[in-house]
Amino acid sequence: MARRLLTNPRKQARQSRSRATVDALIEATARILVREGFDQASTNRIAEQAGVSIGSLYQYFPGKDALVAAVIDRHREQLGKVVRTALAKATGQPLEQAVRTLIVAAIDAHAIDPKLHRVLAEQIPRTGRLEQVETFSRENYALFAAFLEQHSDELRVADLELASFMFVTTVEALTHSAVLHRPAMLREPAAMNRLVEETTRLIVGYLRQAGGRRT
Amino acid sequence: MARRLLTNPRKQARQSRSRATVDALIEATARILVREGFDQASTNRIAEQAGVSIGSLYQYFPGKDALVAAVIDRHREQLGKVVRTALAKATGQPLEQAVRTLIVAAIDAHAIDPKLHRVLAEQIPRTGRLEQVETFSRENYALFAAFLEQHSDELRVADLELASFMFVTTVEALTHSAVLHRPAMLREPAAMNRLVEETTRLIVGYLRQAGGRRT
DNA sequence: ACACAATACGAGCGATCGCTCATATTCACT
DNA sequence: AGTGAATATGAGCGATCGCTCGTATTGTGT
Repeated sequence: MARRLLTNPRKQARQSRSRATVDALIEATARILVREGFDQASTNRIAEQAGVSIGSLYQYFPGKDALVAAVIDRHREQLGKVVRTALAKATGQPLEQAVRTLIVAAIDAHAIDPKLHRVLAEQIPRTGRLEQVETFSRENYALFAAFLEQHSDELRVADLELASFMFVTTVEALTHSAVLHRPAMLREPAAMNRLVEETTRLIVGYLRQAGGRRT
Repeated sequence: MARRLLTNPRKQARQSRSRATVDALIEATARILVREGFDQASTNRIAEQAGVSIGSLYQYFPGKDALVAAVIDRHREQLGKVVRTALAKATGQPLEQAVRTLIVAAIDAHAIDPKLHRVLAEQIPRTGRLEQVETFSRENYALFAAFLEQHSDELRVADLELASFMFVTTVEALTHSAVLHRPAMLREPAAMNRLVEETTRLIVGYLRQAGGRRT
């Protein structure tokens, strides 16, 4: 018996009253995820926390996964905005500065709501929302590949797709890890600056010589 | 009411008969985690899959978390062995070759049981075993810092601890991501080799100029 | 052969889960 | 003011959960 994996809203909220209900449910889900973890987030618990009856919850969401998916979407929209803004800013900047811009943006994005980000990063794979997140990643790769292409004369990169993979994966991991496991690093401006500079050097050094090694 | 988080065995298995029971339970847990995911892994389900009564399960494990923790330990021991072997081999090798050795080892380690690794990577934070995993990481940092120190004359690294963080985090992320999200890449020797070479260049390039930029 | 320890068993408890549905309330529109 | 649609309610169902405990079986030491 396959588990139900519906993540789409059950019906649309038309009146402002019901939109408030939906918002309260999503907000409650996020709060419980952060404060008590995925396991404690039962539908009954979420409804209670939202000050909404369990019946109303099921009017708009087919189940727990849909609630979590909604939280993910909301969070990802914020991340996407930061990334897109940074990419716009980076366009036209010289390579090194552009890379630095993107790295700072990555840190900012992770710092939006670190606790929620952590829980989501851990739980996303279990919500059936995984494919969409990977789609999100693919889009990121495409965007970054386009960005790299602007500087292709400086790079002469052999495999642009691979370079994008290296770029995105590395920056994501470093910022993610720093934000989640080294919070002290980001509170101290000097340490944070060192992280940014080291990461920039790592990436720029790689990009500058990438593909340029033909015996 | 705080959730129980005991992860230590309840009592020691003394006879070979009971050791077999314990092994069967751990093995069954791993299998269910891989095949059906964390949620489906109830204690009843695990006991059934192991061909052991639920009562026996609770003779040796205080709960589901302890089973998962045991699986984690077993898996981590295998990873640790690969890493230590690689570090021994890398010691004495010239820098670039040593880095390559470590990167290949990282890929090998992730390839031991990718599906299990994936599930564990997703579920570890929720078992109360998190601290131990982070301890494991710290140990890794220390080992790699020691490794880097051997080549310190080549690197003149300013902050060895930071360099280790960059090293470990980057290599882990790239190999992890490649194994889990780009399995095709590793099945084709040419693509895999390119990944290894690119990553090696990324790291060596970073290390060689690390800290060497004093205006 | 006997006794006791170690191990294995599984019915079934109380709690909680996801979720439904019959009913009550509020809103939009005339 | 009246009416139908939209929204909100929560008791409670069947299923499953983690887990206990009284009992049966097997192993060890003498």
